[in-house]
This record gives sequence, C-alpha cells and structure tokens, in this order.
Amino acid sequence: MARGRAPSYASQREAILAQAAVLFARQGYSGTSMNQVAAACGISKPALYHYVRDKQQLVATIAQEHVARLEAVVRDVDCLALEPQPRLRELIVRFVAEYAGAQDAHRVLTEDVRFLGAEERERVLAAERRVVDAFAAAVAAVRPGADAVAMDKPLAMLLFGMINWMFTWIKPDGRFSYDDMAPVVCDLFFGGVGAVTLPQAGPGRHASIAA
Amino acid sequence: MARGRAPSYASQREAILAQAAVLFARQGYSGTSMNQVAAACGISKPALYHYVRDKQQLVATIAQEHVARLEAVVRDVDCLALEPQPRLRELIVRFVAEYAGAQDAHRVLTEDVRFLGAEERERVLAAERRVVDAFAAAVAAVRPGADAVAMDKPLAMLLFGMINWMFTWIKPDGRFSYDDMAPVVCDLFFGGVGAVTLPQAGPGRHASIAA
DNA sequence: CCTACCGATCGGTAGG
DNA sequence: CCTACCGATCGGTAGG
Repeated sequence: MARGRAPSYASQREAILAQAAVLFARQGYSGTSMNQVAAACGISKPALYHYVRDKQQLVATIAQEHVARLEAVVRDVDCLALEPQPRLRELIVRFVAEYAGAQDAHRVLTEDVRFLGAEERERVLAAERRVVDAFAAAVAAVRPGADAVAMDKPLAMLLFGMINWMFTWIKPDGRFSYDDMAPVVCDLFFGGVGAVTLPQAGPGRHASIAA
Repeated sequence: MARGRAPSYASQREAILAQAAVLFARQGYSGTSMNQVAAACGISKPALYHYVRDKQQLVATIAQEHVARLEAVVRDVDCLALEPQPRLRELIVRFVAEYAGAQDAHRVLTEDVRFLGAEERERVLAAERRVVDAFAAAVAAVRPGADAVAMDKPLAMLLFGMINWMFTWIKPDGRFSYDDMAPVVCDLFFGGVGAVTLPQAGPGRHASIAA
C-alpha cells in the first residue's frame, strides 16, 4: 500500500497556478501552450485539465487571486486607522512588497487580462478599479484642496506608474531592491504632490480616466 | 491602362507597419497571426511576405523605428542647449507627445521586444539604454549632490514609469489628455526630487538597474 | 460510480 | 501576387 501517491488536489493546483504564472509572464498568454504548462508541472496535459477547466480560467484565476491580495492590503491598511500621510505611505510600501513577491502574477494582471472573456475580464477590472479608488482617496487625503476632486485619480495613476513600472527594471541581483525603492517613491510623491496644479484645459482637447 | 494600381512599395510597407502595430498592441505578438495582418491591410498573405521577411522582422521594425524617434527627440532637445530644469521639462513634454502619437508602437516596444531574436533584441535594448542614460543625465543635472551618481538612474526610471504607464489609463475621450498630464508629471517630479534621499542598504539585500 | 490520471488523437489553424 | 499547400503544433478531449 506504500506506493507513490499524487500530491493533494489543492497543493497540486497551487503549483500549477504558480508555474503557469511564470510561463505567462515570460512568454505572454498566446505564446504559452497548455503543453508547456503541463510539462513545467511534470504532468500530462489531460492531467492538467483535471485541475483547470481551460486556458482562460487559468489566467483568470492567477489575475483574480493577485488583485484579491491587493484588495486585502487595502483593507489591512484601512484597519490601521492611520493619519493620511502615513496611510498612503503604508499603502505604497505594502504594494511594492506585494509586487516583489508576486512579479509573475502582477505581469499577468497588467498584460494578459485582455485575453479573458468579457465577464471574467470585468470582474478583474472591477477589483482593479476598487484598488485605484482606494489609492485616489488616500491621495486626496494627503492633498486637501479645491482641485483634489479632479486630480486625485490621475495623481494616483502616476503613483501606480512608478511602482508598476519597477518590475521592468529592478533586477534581483542589482543595486536597488523593491524595498529600497518604496521610500524613494514616497519621498518623491509626498515632496512633489504639493507643487501640482490643475492643468488648464487645452482648446477643445479632452481625455479622462477610465481605470 | 487606367486600371487600379497598387500603392508604391514604400507607402504600402508603411501602411503594413502601422496596421501590424495596431494588431500587436491589441492582441500581443503571439496572439496576432500574419493572416490577420494581411487581412487588415486588404492583401493576401503571400503579398504581405513581399513586404516583410517574417513576423519577427515586422515587430523589430516597429520597435526600432519607435525607439529611433525617441533618440531623435533626445538629440533635438540637446540642440536647444537649455538649462538643466527646462531641458528635462522639454524631454518630458516631448516624450509624452511622442507616445501620444505612437501608442501602438510604444506598446510593441514595451511588451513585444522579448519575442525578437537575441541580435535584434539587443539592438533595440541598446537604443533604449541610450535614451535612459540621457534621462538619467538630465535628472542628475537638476539634482546636484553627493548621491546623484547613485540615484539618477532609478529616479529616471520612476519618471519613465509615470509617463510609460499613462497609455494604460488615459482614454481618448476622457477628461485628461497626454498633453494635460505632461506638466503634472513635471510639477510632481521637480517638486519631489529635492526630497529624495539615498536609501540605506538593507542587511545583505541588493538589487540594481539593468535598463 | 468515484478519483486521478494515461497514450493517442480529435478538428482547426499557426507561420511560412 | 494568387491558389494551394507543407510540417508542426495549437487547445481540448476521446476511450480505457
């Protein structure tokens, strides 16, 4: 009876999600085959389909679980009941740490969600929107003023730009780590946010925020 | 003799590059077939291969021409011989304008260069590195100090993060345009860059810049 | 009748 | 510059 037993369903499925995230991040959604995912997990393709319904569900799960962790970070920081500036700082530091520990899932979230079906895509985008709104509210709180209503969301997006872009240039063996850069982002943002003024509308030219 | 004539080789090739950029940006490199490119151009697949050698050359040309335009912007601004702060401001404004007019090529540059062969990829990355170095030098010039040598490149990358990320959230029919956001980025960066201090190295933890 | 898979191959389509 | 194809591999599923 002491023959080799397969790992439990739950842990095997987790291993599949982790391997798939690596491959999707490296090769893109369409450039990654289910054969490759199966091979990376050391199982056959039919075995892979025992754990996941199809390729779309695989990427949907990776993205959904990642954005759910980001929402959890927002909730955790809310529970700390901090003053505006320490609160935004805590959000930044924790998001950077979350990204550092889930770079593959993060790339899947930012690049591969477009390949989902309309319904699943909307579910992920809705979660992203909640995270963005939480950051925009945190930005508004550190920058009270008449134009805050108009500018807090674009400022939050510039902030996301700084931290989302990090994974393209920070290398594990390099001089600066994600943890090193989080306070730099905070210094830059808190130092500069007071200097920002509402842009005057150009002649007939308009564009708005969607995310 | 007055029958329909094909457009000239050069203009047809330009049209193909533009159409291919749209499709690659929308569907990714692997998710876009050469059949789709041909169909979008209203030509047959063999006709498409009359203008391009293969799929990789197509994406390489799109990325190379885009990064070449960015290098041209750097040269043009250098020719203006501006003071440090107006110079960096001019770089930011012109880069944002360049992105706004080449969003598809920009996405191809940031997402699809990984699918090139080693040689072509290195050629594009080398051009990107020259652009980053120019920004890092411009950042160093507005921020003279002992730690400038260590921090100018990461600060330039945070700056690139803000402007590179814009194309993910600015919508053509929205409230803010690329042109509206360029001065906001300038205000935020110039206002905050003075507050940045060199991060103290964590215990045994290191990471550096590659791009 | 369940689970956890296997070797083989399905109908279509990819780049060329 | 088209029709007609190739070697291979795609995502997904058959029988056992």
